[in-house]
Amino acid sequence: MSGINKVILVGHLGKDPEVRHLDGGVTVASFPLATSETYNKDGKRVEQTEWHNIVLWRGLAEVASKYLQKGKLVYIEGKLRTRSFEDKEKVKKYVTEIVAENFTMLGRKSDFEQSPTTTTSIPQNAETKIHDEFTIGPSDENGDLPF
Amino acid sequence: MSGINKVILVGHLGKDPEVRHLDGGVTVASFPLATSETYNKDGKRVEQTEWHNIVLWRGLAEVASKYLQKGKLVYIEGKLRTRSFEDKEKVKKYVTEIVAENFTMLGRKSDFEQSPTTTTSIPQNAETKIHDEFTIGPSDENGDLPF
Amino acid sequence: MSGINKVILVGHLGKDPEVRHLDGGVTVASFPLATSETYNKDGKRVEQTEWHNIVLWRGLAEVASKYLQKGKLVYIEGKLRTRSFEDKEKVKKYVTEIVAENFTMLGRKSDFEQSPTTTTSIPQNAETKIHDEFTIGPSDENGDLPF
Amino acid sequence: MSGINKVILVGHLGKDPEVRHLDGGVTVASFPLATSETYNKDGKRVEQTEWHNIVLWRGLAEVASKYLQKGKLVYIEGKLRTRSFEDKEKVKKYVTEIVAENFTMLGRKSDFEQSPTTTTSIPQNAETKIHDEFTIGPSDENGDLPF
DNA sequence: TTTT
DNA sequence: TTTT
Repeated sequence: MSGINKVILVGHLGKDPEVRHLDGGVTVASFPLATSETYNKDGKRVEQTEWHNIVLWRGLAEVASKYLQKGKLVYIEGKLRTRSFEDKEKVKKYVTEIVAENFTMLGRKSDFEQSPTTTTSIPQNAETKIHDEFTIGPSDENGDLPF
Repeated sequence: MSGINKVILVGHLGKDPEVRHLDGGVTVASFPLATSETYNKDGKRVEQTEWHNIVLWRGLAEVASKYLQKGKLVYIEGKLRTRSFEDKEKVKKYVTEIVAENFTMLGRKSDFEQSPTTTTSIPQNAETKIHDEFTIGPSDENGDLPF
Repeated sequence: MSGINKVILVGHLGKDPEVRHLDGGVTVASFPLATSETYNKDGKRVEQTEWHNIVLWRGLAEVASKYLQKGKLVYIEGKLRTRSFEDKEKVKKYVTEIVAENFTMLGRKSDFEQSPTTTTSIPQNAETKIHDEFTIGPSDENGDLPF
Repeated sequence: MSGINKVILVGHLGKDPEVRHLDGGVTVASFPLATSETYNKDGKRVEQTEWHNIVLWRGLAEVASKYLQKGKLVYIEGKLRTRSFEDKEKVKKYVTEIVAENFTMLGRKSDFEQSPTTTTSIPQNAETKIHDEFTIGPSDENGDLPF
């Protein structure tokens, strides 16, 4: 029957979100997210960082592009999706991405406030939990995103 | 600082677990897991299946190899890990796997009972939730926490 | 700033969902859900069952009342909410409930099929993952539900 | 058969952890945790806070008492447990608690550093993810904790 | 009050 | 390559 495919991440953005507008007018945003874990190896502190490819669609992509920047701490909930694509040498490759279903900004409020010189309007109390209210279907997710 | 990297899956095994014993005596098991989602596309029922590479270490690998078989429904909790390897043509490739941290068998009890002709001893009331009680990691997390 | 409040359960319904229609026409359903855990105590198998109060609103309540029955295995995702109410003796009491945000039916398909004698129409391929598409606000959740 | 009972929270401590040492030498810590959600109601920003009773056992309790303080932002993973107790008037009451299974400190590193006047030694790079490595059995959880 |  |  059916199943569950859920990912929960808390980490920092490695870059600003990259936004693309597909032909049908659909917005897609993506960015790398780092989750770090520290452990002891032979008495020394070692940090291991895992990088995740985050993809957001439509409204979620738009909010992300407005509020998330490189370095910010964010909680992301989504699902795993592995897709194939061809690289420049026409070699078939696979990427596993996390398709975000909602996210919440963590950390200091000041981390999400605009700098005083910016002109884009950001509400004082920005909505920090955003749900993707659109049904994500495969026609939108066919994902020939050259990530 | 730190982060969260958590995956929650409920799905069916695509194959029996494949077990390997590494040089140091460490056991590793792996299997593909399918999570399916159904949705409506133009009034038709469409099923989309996502395949996940599950990896289990040590005690968890041993329990998995005993109790899990192709077709079984299982709840798996773990973390994402992307690693690189070289294929036969020495081309560098990447795979994203789910390193299991615990699992619980779901479905009918009969689904997990041994066939009457099998001789391997399986306790009548097999523990169905298994935690990896062994420190996972290459002697890394051995946890002499000088916290 | 903001936070995360998430509950993930897989368990069996202890009773059929109880459905109520509030004054504004809003539908609410609720049922108890059991999650069991088995462990060894002094060499004996012990089962410990935890009971959860599940509450569903609007569309989610309606779907639940159609497809879920006592004994069924279900995956539920939601959030914790503790609310106070007065019992018959006017004593203030507290209950903690799980407000469902989506659910997925698990187990055999036959477990969710209608009996042949029933006349209520249930689509052959019922959608098994349902998202609550309505924004749940406090005006609807003020919860004077005498649970 | 078995089930899943999992809670994931990100929130701020409402008080410093309260630590108790039970007769058998077992350590228990507890504290309230707030998770806030903001939403729009009639065009106004409304914040709704939910309070959770967090309980930690043994090693996890000890680490929590060392590193967590009122106001800190923390990720907590655990399970729900409802237990009954008698209040001073001998009235039977119920509380639902989250029994933590591991936690991770979030927020700025400086938030977890000791104040310069404190003498307790805390390593610069404190382990932030702690697993409860002890098997939690009911004899230890019988929970006559007058929370 | 569920399930195995 | 699973399941319904």
